[in-house]
Amino acid sequence: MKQFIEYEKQFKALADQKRLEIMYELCQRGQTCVCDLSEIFSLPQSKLSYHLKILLEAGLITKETKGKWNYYELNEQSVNHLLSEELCCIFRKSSHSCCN
Amino acid sequence: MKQFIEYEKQFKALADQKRLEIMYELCQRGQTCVCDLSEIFSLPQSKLSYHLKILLEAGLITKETKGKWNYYELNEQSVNHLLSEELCCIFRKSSHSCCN
DNA sequence: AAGTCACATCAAAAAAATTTGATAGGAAGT
DNA sequence: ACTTCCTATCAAATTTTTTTGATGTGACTT
Repeated sequence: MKQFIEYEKQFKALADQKRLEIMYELCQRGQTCVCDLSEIFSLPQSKLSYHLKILLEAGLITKETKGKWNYYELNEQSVNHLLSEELCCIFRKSSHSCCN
Repeated sequence: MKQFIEYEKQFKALADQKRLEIMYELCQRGQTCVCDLSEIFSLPQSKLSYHLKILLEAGLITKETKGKWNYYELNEQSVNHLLSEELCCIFRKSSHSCCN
């Protein structure tokens, strides 16, 4: 199954506590620049950058450059495609009732 | 976040093509014994056993021993808790409309 | 009770992912 | 043009995961 390769990549990206925490923060804060994430997690910069790249390449987040800053944001569409509504409070931005 | 540790484990279990294929087969066939899976995937026995263990420990499948045989089955509850309805055709057994 | 079958477990080797510290590049300020 | 800031990338070291082949275990058969 070809499609499993893509899912494998996405689940791999989610298969790490730090990256789950990053997803959570991005979900809570919306678009966030690397410098803020760096403060929140007090991770070495290259490490954070590495994890963001994994998430980005899995299509779970998006990146936007504004001047010197890079902003990352959840890719709602792919997250919602992948994860259950029950997880919406955590990684999904949505208006489902389970979030209230 | 403590709960992320559990999610990490589950996503880790899903983060492998072979294991996704196993999940898919279990979803299609319902309760299945290791010997059948072994034929289907033509994997070395110990390798299959290893992957089944990962899925089992993540709570994504369940195991039942009957005489000499071990049968594995999807754990619908945890799969449904984790994954979207859109994935139901693949890994979720459900009656959602998207499955038709 | 000896043999076989179905499967789990183990330890060592191999492969893949992560961490670390250093370097690099592009935008903005001086 | 030079410096600083923000972040990506790189290579080497470390850690984790996976593979492999061998061995162990419990249930059934003879």
